[in-house]
Amino acid sequence: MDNSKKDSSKNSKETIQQILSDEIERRGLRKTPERFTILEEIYQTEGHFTVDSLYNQLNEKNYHLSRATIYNTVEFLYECHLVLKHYFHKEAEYEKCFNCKVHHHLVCTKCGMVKEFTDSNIRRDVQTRHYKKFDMTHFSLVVYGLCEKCQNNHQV
Amino acid sequence: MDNSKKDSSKNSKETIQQILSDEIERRGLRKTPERFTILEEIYQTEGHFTVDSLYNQLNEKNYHLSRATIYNTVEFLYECHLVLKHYFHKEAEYEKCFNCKVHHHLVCTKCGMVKEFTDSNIRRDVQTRHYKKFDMTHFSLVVYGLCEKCQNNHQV
DNA sequence: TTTGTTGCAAAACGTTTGCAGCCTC
DNA sequence: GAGGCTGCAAACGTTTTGCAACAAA
Repeated sequence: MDNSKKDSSKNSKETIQQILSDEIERRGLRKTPERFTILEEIYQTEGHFTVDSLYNQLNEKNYHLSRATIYNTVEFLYECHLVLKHYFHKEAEYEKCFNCKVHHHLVCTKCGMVKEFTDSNIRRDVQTRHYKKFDMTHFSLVVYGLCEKCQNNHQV
Repeated sequence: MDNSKKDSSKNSKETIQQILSDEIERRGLRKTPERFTILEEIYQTEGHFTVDSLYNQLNEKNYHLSRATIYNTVEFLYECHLVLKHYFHKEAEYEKCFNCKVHHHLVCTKCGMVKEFTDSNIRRDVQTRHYKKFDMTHFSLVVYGLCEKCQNNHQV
């Protein structure tokens, strides 16, 4: 969580591929090129993405994968804890999470803007707390309110 | 938040009706019986509900309102901060929130179980924090992991 | 009387599923 | 060769929309 030497971009890429590879083996599944393509694309993407945006991104790069495969793979990566899943709006949003800083989200209830912030007190409180008979893997904190712009547009 | 004398059930009912009434007036909208019926039904409901469960509940009591009206009204009550909205799963879940204790949620990523917990340190950290150029109205903390039951069923 | 609201049905939307063919192991 | 995986299209369930009739102000 607080590695003193960070993986270089190259090593990090190999690392996440290794994690995926191991997890596929552990479950007796198959190492398809689609799974590694999707993983790589996700780790080249900054910020949030949706199944649809990922589908379009891959299409533009001439990787023509079906939506069904992207749904399956993203869900699988979520189970492997290689991506996080959020429901800020109706559509599920994801982001890479291996070797990334734990952060929280501000969501404007008027315009839908999403912004990240960090708070070490909150993180510590949530992560070091004892959850009775519950084995925490991760958490999601979303703070709702009005962004600066919407505070100044005073129509209902 | 920690009133020494709590509203009686009667007063609380009048209070929330008043809040809704005021908010409707403030926006120049109309005080329809449907809106007050839905509000009352929600405040008689403990725990989470969905548009569908609310629709069925009202139907059983012979209030035949359309789903569209329930969607509209519940969203309106959310804007008035009379209900909270969650996306634990695919479908939106709601709960009453006026005069209710702030709490957080545990969600089991295997079976979908949702359980509430409270933590005054977390609540304080989130509520007293300064959000730069952001006007917080409420927040949602969801802790994911495995519930007791799913920890003991060790198949993938 | 004006115009917001309701109920209904259809449409839209994100997501899941069934299945034939393909490819990993 | 067996069986998991993919792509396609159809199905699904939730939510939104369009519109005519209704009712609050």
